[in-house]
Amino acid sequence: MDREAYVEAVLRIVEAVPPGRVTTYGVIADSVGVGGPRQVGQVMANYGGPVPWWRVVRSDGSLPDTHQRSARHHYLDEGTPLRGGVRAVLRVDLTTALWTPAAGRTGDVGGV
DNA sequence: GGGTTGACCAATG
DNA sequence: TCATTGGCCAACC
Repeated sequence: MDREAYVEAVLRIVEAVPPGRVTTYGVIADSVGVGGPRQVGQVMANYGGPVPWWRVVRSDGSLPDTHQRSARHHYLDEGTPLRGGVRAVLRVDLTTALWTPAAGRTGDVGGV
């Protein structure tokens, strides 16, 4: 798979994440079926501009140290269930907010 | 061909 | 709950 094709596959999943929900790099990597979580991260770093990157979090619900503050505004705006609070690093309640590509396409196969 | 880097993950103390 | 360690995959120099 070309790099661009991989990028498109990743971005398509990120754009498919509904507001108020989040998904993880691992889930995306697993859904794409190619490469690993780190490749997803690199794609986001280079091409994640035009997509809701704040809906993509790490496996523990935290965000990249570089964008946590920016993402907080989006979470408050979308009503994403947060956890912890001002206590520590901004974190998302994955127990409630976790979304997976498979759960999103209910009956909509989309195709490839 | 080899070493370094990165928006990572899971296990352990 | 937080910090550390090892493993992971691909791109870049």
